[in-house]
Amino acid sequence: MIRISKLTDYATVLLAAMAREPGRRFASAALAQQTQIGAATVSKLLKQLQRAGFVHSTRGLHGGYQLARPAEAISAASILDALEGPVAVTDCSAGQGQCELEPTCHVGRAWQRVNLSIRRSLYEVSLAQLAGLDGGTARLPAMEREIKAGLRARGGATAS
Amino acid sequence: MIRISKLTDYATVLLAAMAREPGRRFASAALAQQTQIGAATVSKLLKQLQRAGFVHSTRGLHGGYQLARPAEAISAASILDALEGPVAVTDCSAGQGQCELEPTCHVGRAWQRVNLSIRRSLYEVSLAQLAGLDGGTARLPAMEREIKAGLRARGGATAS
DNA sequence: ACAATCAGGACTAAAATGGTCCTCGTTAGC
DNA sequence: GCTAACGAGGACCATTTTAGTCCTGATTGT
Ligand code: FES
Ligand code: FES
Repeated sequence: MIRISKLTDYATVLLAAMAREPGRRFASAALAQQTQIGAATVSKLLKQLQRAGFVHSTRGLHGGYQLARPAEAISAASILDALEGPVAVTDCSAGQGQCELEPTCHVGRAWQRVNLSIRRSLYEVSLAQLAGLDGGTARLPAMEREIKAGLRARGGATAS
Repeated sequence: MIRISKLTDYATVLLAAMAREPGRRFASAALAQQTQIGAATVSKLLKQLQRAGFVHSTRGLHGGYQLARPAEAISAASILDALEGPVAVTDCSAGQGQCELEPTCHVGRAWQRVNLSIRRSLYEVSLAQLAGLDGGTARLPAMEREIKAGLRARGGATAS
């Protein structure tokens, strides 16, 4: 239901933790303890993050990971891309030609629009924001609160 | 990877097909043929859509389904909600209290913002748009083309 | 009566997800 | 040079989700 995987969420938690003390080197185990995520899982994730270029790793004794770039320069979208592949709301919306229903189906275009819109939202969120480092807990703009209200009312599905 | 399920996609295809001839009554099998989706699957989906109140059904001989509301009054978000439950980017973002990492994890808030943003995009797309009924294939605004360019460039993951 | 058509599930196969574990290479300290 | 602390890279498994089929009713026009 339009959600990112738990693993990816964990990855952001890890990155956020590192972002809070930039420059410091974190051992995988230490991060695991700090975040309360399973050690094996943390290790696996950090390895992925290393390959994706988000963190630098140092091997050997006293090794560990540290952020490769400032937290402001890492967008949520890039994390998502690295860990789950490019965002695609529908399998057709990734590129054209995959879906054999294309002639019949006029829906694809619209989904691509939605897709881009989502991507934009994701691009606009930096790791610094995820970590709550810029301006603390930002207030929701009025526009968003409106949507939130609509969410509670739930006009769509419950109307008969 | 941030995607809606294929079933939900099919549901929109079905609804879009019905939206193109409002008032007409469609038999499940007919829609299946028209959309090239498996008949059993179509049937299952239409039943769900009926329960959710998007279509009216008529039983018996010459029965079938028809849109319960004008296509403009059905948002993509409501369809998603009905078929997959409320949109929640992370499992924590649905409501608070689920995640035991909450004290340690400062990421939740930010994801909720993203979540709302995505919801908004979804609310703004009507079934009429999905069906390509209002203004044909809308041109992408400049802003979105920019993002699209960013997508191709892929700064995030590949930077080392 | 009967055929077409929806209603509601049960069921299954396949895939994605979440998570663990093992083996190896690297490096600092002794 | 040995050893212990670390990351690299996978293989592996359990569970859940997803996608799809099928069966058994209940309705209703002809
Ligand atoms: S379902 Fe594939 S293009 Fe619409
Ligand atoms: S992972 Fe659950 S609140 Fe952040």
